[in-house]
Order: sequence, then C-alpha cells, then structure tokens
Amino acid sequence: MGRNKSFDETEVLDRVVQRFWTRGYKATSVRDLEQATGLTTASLYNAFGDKKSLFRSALQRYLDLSTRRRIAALETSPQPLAAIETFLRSVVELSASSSDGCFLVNSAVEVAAHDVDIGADVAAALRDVEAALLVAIRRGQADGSITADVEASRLATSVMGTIVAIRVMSRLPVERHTLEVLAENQLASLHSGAGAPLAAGGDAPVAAARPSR
Amino acid sequence: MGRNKSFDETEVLDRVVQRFWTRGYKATSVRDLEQATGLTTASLYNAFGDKKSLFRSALQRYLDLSTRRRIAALETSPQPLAAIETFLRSVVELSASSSDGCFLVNSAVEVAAHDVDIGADVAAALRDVEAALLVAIRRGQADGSITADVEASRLATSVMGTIVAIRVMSRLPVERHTLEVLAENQLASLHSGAGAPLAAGGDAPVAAARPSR
DNA sequence: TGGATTTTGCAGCACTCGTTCTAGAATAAC
DNA sequence: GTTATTCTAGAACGAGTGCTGCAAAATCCA
Repeated sequence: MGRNKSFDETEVLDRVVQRFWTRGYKATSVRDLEQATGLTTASLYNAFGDKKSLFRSALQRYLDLSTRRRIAALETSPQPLAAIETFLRSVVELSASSSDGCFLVNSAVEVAAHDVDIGADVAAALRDVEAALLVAIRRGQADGSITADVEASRLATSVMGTIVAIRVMSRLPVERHTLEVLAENQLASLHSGAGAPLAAGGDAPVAAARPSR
Repeated sequence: MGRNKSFDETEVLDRVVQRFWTRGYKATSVRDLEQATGLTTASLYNAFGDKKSLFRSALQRYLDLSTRRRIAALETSPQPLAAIETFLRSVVELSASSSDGCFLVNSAVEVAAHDVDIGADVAAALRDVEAALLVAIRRGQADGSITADVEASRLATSVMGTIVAIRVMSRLPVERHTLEVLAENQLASLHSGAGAPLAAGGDAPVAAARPSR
C-alpha cells in the first residue's frame, strides 16, 4: 500500500556512483547528487538514508558492476594465467583512458581510514579480489603456467598491490608506459621458468604522454 | 619596516602538514588549521595565501622532511641494495604503526586528479623518488648486488609501485603481514641470482592484526 | 469510494565553508 | 618622536553544508 517510487533505485545508484567516484566523498554534496539523479532531497533520504549510507550503497553497486565481474572471470576461466593477464591489461587500459582511478582505491585512501564501517567494506572487497586471485594462481601453479617457486598467497598479495599501484598512478599525469611497466613486471614474475624472473625487453609500445584532463 | 611575525613559518607548516595529512584536503577546514596552529585567519592568509596555496606549501614542507631525506639516503649510500631495503622496511614500519598513509599518496588520490597544479607537484615528487631509486638500482647492478636481467628503469618503476601500494593498503584494517609480503616480494625480485626470483619462505614474522584506530 | 500509507516537492533549519574587512597594536626607518 | 608599514584580532559576509518538516500528490487495500 502507498505510493510507488517513480525511479529505479539501481539506475539512481549508478548516477551516484559516478559522482562519488569522480569527485570523492567530501567533495560531492547532497545537492550535487540531487542534480545528477534528478531526485529531490526527500526521495534520496527516503530511499537510501543519509549521505554515508548512500555512499556505502553506491560502493556496493560499484562492486557489483566492476569488481565482482572480474572476480567471476578469474574464478571460472580455464586459463588462469591468461585471466590474470586480461585483468591486469584491462586495468591498465581503464587507467590510461581516465583519471578517475578506481572507486574502491579512492575510497580506501579518502574515506576508509576515517570511517570504520567504510574501512571494513573496502577491506572486505579487496580481500575478495585477493581471494579470487589466489584461486586463479593456485590453479595456474597446478597446470604449470604459474611459477611454483613462490607461495600462491604471496603472489596474490603482490598482484593485488600492483593493481592498487596502477590505480593510484593513473590519477597523476604519468605516461601510460609507466602503468604498462607495472603490469608487465608483475606478469613476468608470475610466469614459470626461473631463468628470467622479469622480462627485460618489454613487448608493449612506449606510448606518448597520456592526454591531460 | 613594519611589525614582525609572531610565529615561525616552518613550525606552523608542520602543524598544517599534520592536519592535511591525517584528514585530507577537503575534510580540513581553515578553522581546523587556525585551531591547530594557534593563528588567526588573517595571519594564515597573510603568510600563505588561500587554502590551496597553504596546502601546496604544506606538501613541499612534507617533501622536505620525509621524502627528500629518503632520496638523499638512496643516492649516497655505499650499499644501494641495502639502502632500498632500508627504505622499504621503514615504509612498512611507518605504515604498520599508523593509518595516516603517505601525505603524497593521499594527495595523489584525493586532490591531484582534480587540480592541475597539485597534480604536477605530486607527479614531480614521485618522479624524484623514482629517479633516486633508479640511481641506486644502477649502482647495485654495477656492483652485482641487483639483478641485471631487467632494465634498471623498470625495476625503479616497480619499486615505486610497491611503495605506493603499501601506503594505500596501510589505510585499511589489513594485517601487517600483508605489507611485509609486498615489500619482501619486491626485494626478492631485485636480488641477483636468477634461480629464485622471489623468496618462497619469508623471514618476517606473521604479526597479529594491526591495532584499529 | 474511502481511508491508510507512502512518496514527492520545496521551503527552510542551524551550521559550516573559504574568504574579506576593519580597527587597532606593534615595529622598522627616519 | 613621527611616520610608514606590517601584523593581529575578531566580526562578518555570502554561499554552501547535511538534513528535516510539512502539506500535497499518488497509490494500494478494503
């Protein structure tokens, strides 16, 4: 009983994600969100609670759209090393084409340290990613494509760190080449075959300075 | 001619750094800074200009105190690999004992993407660190302590990325062990001797969950 | 149709934001 | 001592902050 909502919650959340993602938590005002969503204050507060709750909902929506798809791809791919490579290369691709970075990493730095709840959200999401990487790495070690000289859990942490680093560097006016080097060095350290722990040549083209925003 | 300032600018800047560092740019108000420094609005604006200028001055002060000391240590140490190891271990130490992260990395994520000037400041500082790492790595390759299988510039970028990753992870409620793994994997990939690209054992103790703030 | 219940539009709350202004206090040069 | 100049104190500005209150509109269940 009662009146129905005139909007779709997930569509609204997508707009909210975009705002929080590009501007950050503090720099995004509730009025910004009203303008971005076309909703009024009352509708926003009625549907999602206060600003912090809305932010957490947006973060979960972002995880559903971005992070969890990657996790699924990692866990189901028949070629785990190739899946990790695809993952890393897509992160480089995204990072090179936008300075928005990763909503999760941005939130880790700006908000997570000051809010226990959001800190737990972010840490849990990163743990999920690392767990998926771990599964893929273990399978890669089993089929011989990934080096077994290092514990799988250590490799997973290392890959996770590389992703975070790429995401942070992408917020700065750095060359795309820098991001590629980070990804390639990480990939090289995963390959089995102990003779060449890291590729010395580098098969990716050196790109020009990325366009400034 | 005229009246003299009743405060020391660098002492005031140190207080300002602490505020911006722990709370971020947007979440730190000018009134916060007045309270932290004991100065009035007029004195702050007279000495440092507006909020953004004050932030940039604080960032430079931070670089003078923290970053540039590390750079000097890297460039002058007779044992470059040991210097890098000391660098990484001190980053882990700092990161494990505080959730403030690195003022430079925090600024990269929160502010640099939205402000061209600050973005240039941050990127330049990271370039300086990477350049110092490069010098140390080249010397390590020359004396045989660091692997020559990988281009020095790629190693430098990789170490830089690891530092950034540790700094970001330290803002979350993660175990100290995670930060140590990141540092150790990176160190292992620097060592010459191709047989064991990454240490499998791990000589650092597994610590309990770090104290929450 | 008639409540009951929910959503919506919008004014407005108390407060904080970065910044400026004015008056007076302090000090260097003459 | 006078004067020119700088610094300090604190009020205040207009705009913006997160959030709430209230009446009107819309919808479901009976």
